[in-house]
This record gives sequence, structure tokens and C-alpha cells, in this order.
Amino acid sequence: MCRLAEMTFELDRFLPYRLSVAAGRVSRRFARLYETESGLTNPEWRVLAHLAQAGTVSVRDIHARVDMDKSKVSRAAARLEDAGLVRKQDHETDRRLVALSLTEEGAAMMARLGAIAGAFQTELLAELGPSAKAFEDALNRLSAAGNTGDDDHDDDDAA
Amino acid sequence: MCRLAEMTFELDRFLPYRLSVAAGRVSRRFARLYETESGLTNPEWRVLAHLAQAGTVSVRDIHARVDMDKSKVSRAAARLEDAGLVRKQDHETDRRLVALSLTEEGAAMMARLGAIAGAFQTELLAELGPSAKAFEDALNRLSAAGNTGDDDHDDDDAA
DNA sequence: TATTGATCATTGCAGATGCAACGAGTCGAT
DNA sequence: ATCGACTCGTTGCATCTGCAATGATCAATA
Repeated sequence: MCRLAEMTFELDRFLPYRLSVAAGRVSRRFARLYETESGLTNPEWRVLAHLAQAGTVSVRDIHARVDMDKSKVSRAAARLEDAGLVRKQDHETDRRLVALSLTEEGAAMMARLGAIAGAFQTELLAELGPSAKAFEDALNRLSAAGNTGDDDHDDDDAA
Repeated sequence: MCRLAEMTFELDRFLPYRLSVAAGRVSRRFARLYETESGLTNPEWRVLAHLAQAGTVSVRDIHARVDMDKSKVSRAAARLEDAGLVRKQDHETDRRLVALSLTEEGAAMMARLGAIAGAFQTELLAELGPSAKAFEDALNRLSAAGNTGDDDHDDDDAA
């Protein structure tokens, strides 16, 4: 049971490494698709996609939910606003918050990108084959386990 | 059959996103372990780990094998050399190449880090439970599929 | 041999990133 | 109403990263 004492460490079998390589490759593969289509960077894509899903939310929401640094979200949102894809308004009751939402143009963009993403998703599922279900389960476990230790006391709607 | 036409795109179910988040969390979790122990950055850890596995190799070998940009490998190797963990020698027959290898000190460091990594690996496997096997299979498929002939690669979230 | 084209490691540079402030705003207790 | 502790979004700054040269070296060919 104690395999820790092996003399030579094998990077190829180390899960964090393999996970990272796989994530990088898949991300780059997908990035080639939407970059040529939209000119968006990865943080911009993520913010846009989250807005399409969540409606009107704040920077903090995205930061907590999407695992991106606040400044990253803020800068991505600023660029998206310049591009006319996202609207920044004052929150109704709490003026510290920024209410981010998609513009018409942003929604149209996400319609196109959503189709591309959907097609890529089915492509990936086909590559995964029967492992797909267990794979998603594993991703859930790992993401959940990594959630401890940060400074967050989330209380908002968990989901 | 045709689920692509859904009106609202759901980021939560998009595999590249979930994969990236999981990889980032796991990497950061592991990074906390070896950073406090060794003071190494992630690229440095990867180079060191690969050297422990591969013996004496060139920058190009690591670049191709570990999915890191050449310059990233080069700079990491330079820092490791300054720290006395890695030795850079001329290649015997081809003087373009650099022969990277671990020093005594580097090997000792890897012995400690290898133990930490092994413990973390078993921790992850425990969290994964029965999905572990299918998960590794899925990682293999995804890494292989992303390997489309290109030369230069690098990834976002590191381990 | 001289020359051309390829490969290898390094470096310059522009842009991205993470982290720590900072100002603005909110809430509760006094 | 005021004070103090807290939260939110932005920005400064040091560092990191990716990409495109650059210089050095090799292999092949004339």
C-alpha cells in the first residue's frame, strides 16, 4: 500500500501535471476556435460566457464563481465594454457594485460562440467516449476539494 | 441528437472550463506544498521533476516533452543553476545543446519533493475514489487529441 | 571548402498576471 | 450623526509569459 517510497519520481504519472497538460491543450484547442471568430482573449470569453449564463452580475460574483482574480475580471470587463459587448451600470441598491450585463451585440456574439462551444463540447465527449461520465464526476470532486482554504465566506446563492 | 441549438449557454457544463478550473485549483493546492518546502516556482518544479525522471536532457527535450515554452524552460533552468540544484554542461557531440542534470543538492531536493508529491497523489486518488481510473484514461485521451502536430505549446494552469 | 538551410538556447520586448494598496460605499454600534 | 470595520471595483507595480528575433552550431550539398 505504501508506494510513496519509490526511488524515482515519475512526472508522467503525477495527476496535477497530467491534469494541467490536458487542460492547457484543450484550452488552446478551443481558443483557436473562438479567437479567430471573435478576437476575444480567454478572460474575456469567460466573462462573456458567465454573463450569458447568469444575466446581470457583479465583478465579485464572477470572481468567486469562475475562479478568476478580481483584477482579471475587472480588466476583461473593461475591454469588453470598450468593444461594446458588455454594459456596466450602477447597482440599484448598493452603489459599490457594478451591474454587468450583455449588450445586444454581446448577446449576438455569445450566440455565435455558444454554437461553437457546443460543437466543441460534443467533439470532446466523442473523444472521451465511455469515460465521459466518470470524468465529469472527477472534475467535480477535484474542484470542490480545492475550494477550501481561501479567504471566502460565501453565503450568496450556492449553485 | 442535436443539442447544440440550446438558447442559453451553460458555462458550468462546458468541459474546457471545468477542466481548467479543476487544474488551477489542484495546481495551486500542490504549489502551496512545495513552495513552502523548497521556494521553487512552478516552472522550476517541473524542470526539476523532469530531470529526476529523465536523467540528462536538453532544453528542447523538456520543451517538447513537458509542454512548456522554450524560454520558460531556459529561464527556469537558469534559476535552478543559480540555486545550485541543476548543472549545465556542454553536450558531447553537439555543442548547440545544453546537457541539464541534477546536482547532488538537486537530487536531494527532489527526494524530499518526490515524497511530498507522492503523498499528494494518494490524497487526490482518495478524493477521486472509484472515478480515478476512468479519470486517468480521460486525461490521456484529451492530451493525445490536443497533440496536433504543432511545435510550440504552453499551458495556462501549471502543475 | 564554402554556402545554404536547419536546429538549439538565449534574450528583448510588449502584454498579461497576481498581489497589495487605495478610494468609494455600506452597515452596525454608539 | 459619526465613527470604525468591512466590502467592492480599480489601479500600480513587480514579475511572469509568449512570441519573435539573435547568435551559435550543425548537416547537407555543390
